[in-house]
Amino acid sequence: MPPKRQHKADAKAAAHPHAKPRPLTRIQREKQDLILEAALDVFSMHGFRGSTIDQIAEVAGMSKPNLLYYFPRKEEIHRRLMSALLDTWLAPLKEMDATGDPFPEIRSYIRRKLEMARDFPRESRLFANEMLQGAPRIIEMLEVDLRNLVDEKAQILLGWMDQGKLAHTDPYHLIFSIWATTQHYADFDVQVRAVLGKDRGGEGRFEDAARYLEQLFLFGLTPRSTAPRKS
Amino acid sequence: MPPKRQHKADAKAAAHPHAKPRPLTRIQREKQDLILEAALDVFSMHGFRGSTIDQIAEVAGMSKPNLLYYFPRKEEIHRRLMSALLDTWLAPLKEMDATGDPFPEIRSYIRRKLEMARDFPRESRLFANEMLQGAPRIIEMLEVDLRNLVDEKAQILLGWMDQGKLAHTDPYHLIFSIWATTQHYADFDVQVRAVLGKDRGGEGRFEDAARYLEQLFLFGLTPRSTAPRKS
DNA sequence: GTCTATATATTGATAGAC
DNA sequence: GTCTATCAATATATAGAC
Repeated sequence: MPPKRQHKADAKAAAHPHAKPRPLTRIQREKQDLILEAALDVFSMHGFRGSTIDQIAEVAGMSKPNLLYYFPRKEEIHRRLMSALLDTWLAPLKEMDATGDPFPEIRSYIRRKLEMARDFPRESRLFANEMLQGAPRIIEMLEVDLRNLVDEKAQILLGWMDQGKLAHTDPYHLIFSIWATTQHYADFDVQVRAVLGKDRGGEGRFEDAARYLEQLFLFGLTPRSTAPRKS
Repeated sequence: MPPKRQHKADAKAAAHPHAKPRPLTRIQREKQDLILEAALDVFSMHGFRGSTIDQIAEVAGMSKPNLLYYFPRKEEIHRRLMSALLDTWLAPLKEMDATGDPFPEIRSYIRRKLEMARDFPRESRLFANEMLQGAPRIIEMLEVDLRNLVDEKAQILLGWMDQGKLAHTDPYHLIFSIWATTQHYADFDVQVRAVLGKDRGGEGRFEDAARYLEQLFLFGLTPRSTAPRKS
């Protein structure tokens, strides 16, 4: 078994483990953003292993060595995208406020998530891709940060249920169902468009989805003493 | 630009475009199944481009040339998996019966989908992977077969709504929300487990999900004359 | 900072011995 | 049918000229 070749960047980091990164110039930041933008395009469609630096460089409109001048390794580009993503991803749920009333809070949470699916579909797909692969690069953040956040919000939901303001149900699966239904419009966009066709599949589909989901969750989660009908 | 090398299989097909494939022996079928099984493992996690023949061969417990003896090309393995998948995928929806009552029908549709997420998570992820990539290999089937099927079932739902048996709402987005919430437990399994933790994330999570979804859709879709509460 | 050229590893696929 | 050896293409990454 031949020894793995050591990368230049690795050697550098090993020599100066605490070297301070000097601040970037405007040009550098712009180029990096250009690359990250292109990488988001490619990674979100093909996943990490399915994407090539060549593709990213082409989308970014530069040569491969030039791209590697700004990001020494493919992994580094992906890492940067992922860490930026997680913050944005948790933000909408963080806003759910215990002092508010459940239906306005849940309603606007759904709206925010649906807007993210509409305005940042690539980010959604990047996240989905990572999930499908078993989340190797973010599993720890899921088990700590995400879990703690969801635990906290589940407590809020339980509180509303105890106050009789919300139907008694499983708060974790409630949150899952909001994630699933909203992200679906980004992750399965091709399928949604194919089913709705050209006429009904335009931008109006997000409005239709918002109306439908609002109704589903409003009626579905309204507290009641007796079941409205036997199945 | 050097000319693309022609594959042996291509040349063979070109020479005998209508050659009948002779029936497979038992051994051949077993080996092929072994390979397809392994390929499902790999493709469902990493997508087509992110998967290698080496990986598949290793999971199948055979050498790469040996694998290529049964499937001359990587693409062929994937194609076989996808065409088998689509039938299985449409089956649960096909069962929804216009002569039944809406809630038993919808309820058992949800159950079937949830069972598929539990029992065939790799198939679900294979499908999700294809969606994320823009469904290049199945887009036509989505636009024809899937669309027609959903149109047909949407008509059934609309019929139930007109009879006052089901809340008036968008039948297409209703179907999307069932797909999304059930497949979520296969496609985002890592996340579900991470959030629920070891104690609540066992096999019981599918039972919990079934209970929650049943309640959500039952209450959410029950017809009513006035909205139960202003948001 | 950007380019051409190139080193090195991996991958899809084939040849040919057994 | 299975294996070792190997080819050709592609991919990550580096060297060095400008």
